[in-house]
Amino acid sequence: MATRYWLMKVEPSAYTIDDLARDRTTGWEGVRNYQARNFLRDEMKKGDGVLFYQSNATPSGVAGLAEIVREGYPDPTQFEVGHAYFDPKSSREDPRWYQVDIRFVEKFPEVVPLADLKANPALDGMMVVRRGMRLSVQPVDRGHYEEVVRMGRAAV
DNA sequence: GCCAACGTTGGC
DNA sequence: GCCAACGTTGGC
Repeated sequence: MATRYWLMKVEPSAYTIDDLARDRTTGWEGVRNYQARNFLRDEMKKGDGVLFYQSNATPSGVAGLAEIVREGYPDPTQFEVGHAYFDPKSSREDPRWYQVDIRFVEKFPEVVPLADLKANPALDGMMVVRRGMRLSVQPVDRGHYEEVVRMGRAAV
């Protein structure tokens, strides 16, 4: 199957591209939205490309690139009583929430701000530029992915 | 910190 | 199954 592309959001207070550069790989735990869960569980494949997006940041935007290294598996935090991500309605027999593992690929010299994404006509239709778009895991068209990579690598 | 947009919950 | 209330997200 052809490589696909994704955008994954995180708040820098929780995790940053620098954390990923240090850790090399990390488990993308804590997603508690069904639409995002379906992407994590069913659609994301090893080798897929990821735009690493930092939200609630200054500025918010794409900080770098990552890659899927492990496909969907049950998020263990849903079973941990007392954990912030614990879900009493989930069970090991029928897990509700899934995660993938990602690997650090590249940090951009500067974050590509959301405002720049919105201002670029080549990115018309990209999910993240849509108003009110809260989904934390989003599919990205190949052309949009390549354009964001180009912007991220461009000399400032 | 504000608040609009959105997803989820729960009463009926 | 509807939908109001509530909680969360996330840009600004």
